Amino acid sequence: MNQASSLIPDRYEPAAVEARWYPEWERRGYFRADPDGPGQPFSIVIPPPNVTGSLHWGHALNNTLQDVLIRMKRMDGFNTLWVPGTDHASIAVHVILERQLEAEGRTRYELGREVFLERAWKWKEESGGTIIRQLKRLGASCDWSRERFTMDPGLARAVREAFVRLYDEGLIYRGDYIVNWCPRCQTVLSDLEVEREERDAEFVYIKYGPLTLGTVRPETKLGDTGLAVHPNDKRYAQYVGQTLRIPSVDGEIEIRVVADEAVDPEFGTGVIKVTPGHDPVDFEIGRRHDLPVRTVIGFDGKMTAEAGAYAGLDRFECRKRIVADLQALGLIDRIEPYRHSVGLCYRCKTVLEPLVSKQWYVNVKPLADVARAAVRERRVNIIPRSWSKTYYHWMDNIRPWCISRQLWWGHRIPAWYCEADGSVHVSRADLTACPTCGGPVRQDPDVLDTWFSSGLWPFSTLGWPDDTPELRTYYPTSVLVTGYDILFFWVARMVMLGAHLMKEVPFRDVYLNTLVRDAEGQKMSKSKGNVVDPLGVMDQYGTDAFRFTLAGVAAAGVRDVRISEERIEASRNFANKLWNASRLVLSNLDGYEPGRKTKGARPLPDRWIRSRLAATIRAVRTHLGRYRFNDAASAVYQFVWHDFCDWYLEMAKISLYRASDPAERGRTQDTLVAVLETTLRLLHPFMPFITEEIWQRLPAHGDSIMIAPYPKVARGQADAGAEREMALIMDTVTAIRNIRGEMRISPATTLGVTVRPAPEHAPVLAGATALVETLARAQLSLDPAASRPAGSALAVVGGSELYVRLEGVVDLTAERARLTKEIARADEAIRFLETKLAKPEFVERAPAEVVEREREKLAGQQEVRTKLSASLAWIGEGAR
RNA sequence: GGACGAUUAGCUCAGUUGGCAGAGCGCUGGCCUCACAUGCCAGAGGUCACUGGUUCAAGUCCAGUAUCGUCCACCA
Repeated sequence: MNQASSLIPDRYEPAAVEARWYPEWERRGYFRADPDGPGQPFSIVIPPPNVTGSLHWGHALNNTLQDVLIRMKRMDGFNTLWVPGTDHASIAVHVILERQLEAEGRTRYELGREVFLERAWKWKEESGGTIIRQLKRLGASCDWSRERFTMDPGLARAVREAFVRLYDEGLIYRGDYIVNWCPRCQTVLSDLEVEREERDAEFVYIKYGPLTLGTVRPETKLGDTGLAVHPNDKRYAQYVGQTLRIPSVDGEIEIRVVADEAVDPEFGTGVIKVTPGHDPVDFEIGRRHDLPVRTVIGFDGKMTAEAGAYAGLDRFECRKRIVADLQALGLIDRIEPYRHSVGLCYRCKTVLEPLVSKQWYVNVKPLADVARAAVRERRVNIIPRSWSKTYYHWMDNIRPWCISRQLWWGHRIPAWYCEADGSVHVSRADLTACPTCGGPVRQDPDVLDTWFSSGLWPFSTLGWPDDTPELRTYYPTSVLVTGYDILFFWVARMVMLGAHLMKEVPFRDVYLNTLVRDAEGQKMSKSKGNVVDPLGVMDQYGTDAFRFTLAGVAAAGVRDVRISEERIEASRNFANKLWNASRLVLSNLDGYEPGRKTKGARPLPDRWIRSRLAATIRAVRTHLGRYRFNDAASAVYQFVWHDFCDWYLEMAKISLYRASDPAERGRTQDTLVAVLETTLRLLHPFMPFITEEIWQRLPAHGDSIMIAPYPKVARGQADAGAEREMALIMDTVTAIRNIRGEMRISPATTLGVTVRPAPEHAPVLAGATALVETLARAQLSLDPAASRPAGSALAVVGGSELYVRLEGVVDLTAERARLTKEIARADEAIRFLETKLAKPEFVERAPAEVVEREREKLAGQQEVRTKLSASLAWIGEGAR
């Protein structure tokens, strides 16, 4: 073995390499953006991970894709910026901290707001730190000098600015409506934060005097302030407008019957009870018919004083009691099993209670119209496009956005209430006294929905509301890469707020990446316990292998992907393959002088591999431009493994080890270095660490591959002639190897092969005898007039025939079997092609080149068939 | 109730404008050939879920069916 290769380990060891390069890149300032720097801007803001622990595979995928794009663009000469940061995740952090407190036997109320917030900040520091470390470990080339957190002072200012502006424009208002209340979290939730789940329930038919109606929530009976039927329902027309006096669990009650379109006469009995205090539909009906709101369930999920004898009971306990009591009073008609969906808190899964309360809202309808148009007019491109329909549907059916939360961790609502005159003041600056009467003021205790601040992220991180160089250079950002699960939560809000407050959309492209599932197709989540720590995977297989795997599964248009360990192993092997190919190159560079002009025409293999490289570069660029990360990754993979390693390196060895002419060796070294160096640059965005490590070991490298140019195809590099000629050589080699394999001939045996070349093949084969001989382990003799020697196997490559001498090597039984199989295969192809070409419509209507191609194929197959069957007959005789 | 997605090799999945069905893993046979056994060479393996339609030509376009999945939705 060569000295150089013995110095480099034969297995790629990622740990040391990764630990060395990341800090070095950071130290040299490669990640840092300069708004005044040269090049077209290309910017990305990170979807800020929640500070709720550590990163999972979805984050790893999402950030790998962003890093691939940003590294590629940086190398390509763009003025790149990737803004990193984290999200305070108001309610999610509450849930975590409250669970911790619960374990200590305490509640947040016992702790008090101030102490709770201290804990929250401490949690944020820990979790945020973990996340940042993980991102760095992943190789993410973010500009850390611009790291942001959604509760940074600057972003807090942006939040206030946005709130005040929207309030002044009348788009933010306060009002009493029915809301989704989580009795555990003790806060309101927006409609989007309600998760639905099918549950089995009882559909209880209760007698209301002369009427009977079904309900799944008998406990809300206590809050009934009306009954409703459909206006066209003749069955009940006589009762509409009447006030009925009917027996109930709390004695005789009076209840008014109204007619409302919301009632479906086909469902149940066609009569519903109206409980405006505890049902969104009933709330609306109540408003239309002026029915009073009676709140019988409180914020704690227990029955209120209004519930009379039932006060203090848990709502579900109350349900059972009411049913029992109705039963006793003979007021239950019947009970049927029923399956329906209930609303759950998206964070803690508690069954929500619809309640009436005073909250802050954004009237998003006007913003939605603008946001809709932005996509419709392609100012924002959603990729894959099919998601735009979902986006439109949501925008079209949008309802007011409830933005207040009865939580402590988050942006406090910038509204102050005067205790003296009751006035409300929304302000950019903190208020200490009432601007109208000078009396004492009290700030609204609530905080904003987390998504309000993340909705401002693309411009708040760039300095808004100030007019900064960053905003001017990098806004709108180039692309947003995120999961489709937060299309409404986040993407839609950013488009609405960006278009409204900045008068310009926040990003040009939205690439919605797939969601990552485990090998069983389960969504990875902590509650399922199937979360595999990405750090462990990176430890085991290396970051580059992990990233390459992630990029490899990111196909456009795919919703979910499963990732298995085998896949990462394959990528690890790929990294190792590249490492060893480089070892081969590096250990054969003695006498090589970088930059020296090589003399003489480039040999075929060199022209071929450069042409293949050109095609690969073109493919990678095209695929990345369309966010087809998997296709880009696979193009490089195929090139490196199969073109470069399997074929080119094997051919290069011939001139490296046995060149008769030193210039020939120099030419090969030149191509080896050039192709490897370019390949490393091409691959760098996917596998940043290993490519840098190898690149640094190559002669005449620059400072860092990170800032080297991204490969472009040189003029004249694509060489169709070389590709065609090499295809012939490769087919010839494969044909001989095929016979060796089928005949079970040892690779150690050199085969004697006589070639009878087709006239057009003759010069190519004559010029590549040494190649074929080495690669196929054969001794070749070319003879245009050759006839089949006795005891030989036949292979047909295009119009050329190969006779492989088997005499004394094996008997011909295997050859007969092989030929029979080949003939059958040819027959099938011939039958298919003949049928096709026999159809006049095909010959007339199909493009000429398609028809011509099929004709040639048929002729070729027929020729092969003739030769094969002649050969079979010949063997039959020979064997006799 | 709507909308969207999936169904292709044993497994996991690509397949762009309709024009020669692919990859990785696994499997079979042979190889420790001086970069790599995390490897090399060769091979087997397909009714592209089903039914119908459009077309010279359909995995690809259209209609429908089945199964699985996701999202949205105020039928209590």
